[in-house]
Amino acid sequence: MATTERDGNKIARHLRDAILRLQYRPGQNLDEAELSEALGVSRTPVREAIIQLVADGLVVRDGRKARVSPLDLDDVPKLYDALLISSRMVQRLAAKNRTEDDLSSIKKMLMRFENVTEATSGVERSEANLEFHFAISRAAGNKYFQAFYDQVLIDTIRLARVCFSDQLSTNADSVSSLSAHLEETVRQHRLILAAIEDADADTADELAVLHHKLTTERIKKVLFSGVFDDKQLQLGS
Amino acid sequence: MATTERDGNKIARHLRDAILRLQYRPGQNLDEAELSEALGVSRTPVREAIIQLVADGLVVRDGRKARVSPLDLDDVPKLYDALLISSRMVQRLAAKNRTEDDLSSIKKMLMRFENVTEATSGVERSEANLEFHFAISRAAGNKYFQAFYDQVLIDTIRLARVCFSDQLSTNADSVSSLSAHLEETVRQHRLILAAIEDADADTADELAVLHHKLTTERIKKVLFSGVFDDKQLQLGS
DNA sequence: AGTATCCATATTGTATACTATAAAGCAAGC
DNA sequence: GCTTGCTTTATAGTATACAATATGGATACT
Repeated sequence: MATTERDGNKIARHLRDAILRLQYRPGQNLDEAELSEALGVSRTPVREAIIQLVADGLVVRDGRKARVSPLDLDDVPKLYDALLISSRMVQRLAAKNRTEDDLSSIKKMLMRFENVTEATSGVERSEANLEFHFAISRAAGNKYFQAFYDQVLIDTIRLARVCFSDQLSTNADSVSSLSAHLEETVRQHRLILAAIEDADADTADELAVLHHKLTTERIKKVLFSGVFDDKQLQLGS
Repeated sequence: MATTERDGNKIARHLRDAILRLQYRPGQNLDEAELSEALGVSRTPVREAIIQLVADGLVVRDGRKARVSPLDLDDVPKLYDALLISSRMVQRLAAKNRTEDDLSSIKKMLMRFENVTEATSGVERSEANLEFHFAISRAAGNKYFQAFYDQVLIDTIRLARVCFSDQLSTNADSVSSLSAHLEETVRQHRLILAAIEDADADTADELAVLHHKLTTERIKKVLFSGVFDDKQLQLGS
């Protein structure tokens, strides 16, 4: 898969980032002429970038038109099935196959995430988080599992960003729960690194399950306990 | 991933088929001008097709040049690790999620493979085999696992074709062992279909393990017991 | 004679002009 | 008044011309 190679050309990277940051919304039409003007290049490189993104699954063809892949809510359980399996496999492999270079790369990303945790915005945080898991993915040393996991990670991040974007994330409750969530995330990241460093595949596997649970629980809160509280809303009153 | 959508444009499909059929050899340079002349189109669609194939993993960038992905022998064990896991997962999911349409599709491909088994060439046979497993992949109903499995299947087929191409496959021994191999393959395919039809995930899983074993054993014979027999070859004589 | 630099050439990357096609709107007939 | 078919228009697909860059060879200098 294409996500494996970091990355392709400049314009594809820009579009990818913009899509992941929701600057282009899921479902939005991508007009070649419009984009080429906005980016100050001709249509040709824009077209080529779009083709790459289609292959990456970030853009989808709708007839001859191209649109940002919509996040189908029916696919959410499937995504988390895939996340559970792929993360377990990758962390297991990473514990077995990691080189010293892999370890230092993972450590670097871990630190970057921790540094970015307190201060900065959600987008930067999730980007650092993504890079941490990408580093583990590379450490697995198997391009098939890596491509599988990377694709799942990307969609996980996209979904998370949609769920926690602007409106939803600014209420007091979610802000207070956020710091607890981040603290636990950091704690688990450290344990994962330690397990991989110790070449302890079983522990790395178990930690993947826990990390998966942490992720899904947090999403569940947003997706299934919406704006209204059960007790406050009396239908028909 | 792109292998999911059957398929893209005509020229990309042609190149993909040509690569899978080893008409373009692994490692071979892909000259845009040359290809565009050969296919009777301009460079633009050729370039776009190449970009797709890079994303599919069939073509690799080497600087600015494009070449058919070489099959790295170091990756073979990794490929079979991935094959074991992905086929188990997919067949398990297929048993759980298959629709009636999926079943009839799988049946169709099963029959096509059996019809093609006796008469025709190795290429047609492995193509029919591939389509059978693709049909199961679709039946799993999870695009992440599907993309994972499809990618693995494609590389498995490529490797098999390189191993069993021309020179190697024409000696008497491999021809006689071939029919036994095909018989067993057909038998397993039928069992897999039955398990999926019965929604028996555990059996489908176990059958994936057996099918994996069948595949790897056959490859092993070619890769590790080459042209020479241990006893026949006396070094230094 | 070997190496390094520079120029020539081949090949990829980009822009633009042109073509084909699909969608939208308008008109005419039912 | 709604539907259907034609025309128009917008947009994707393709070809070609042009620009940038990498590569190989030749020549000159050490």
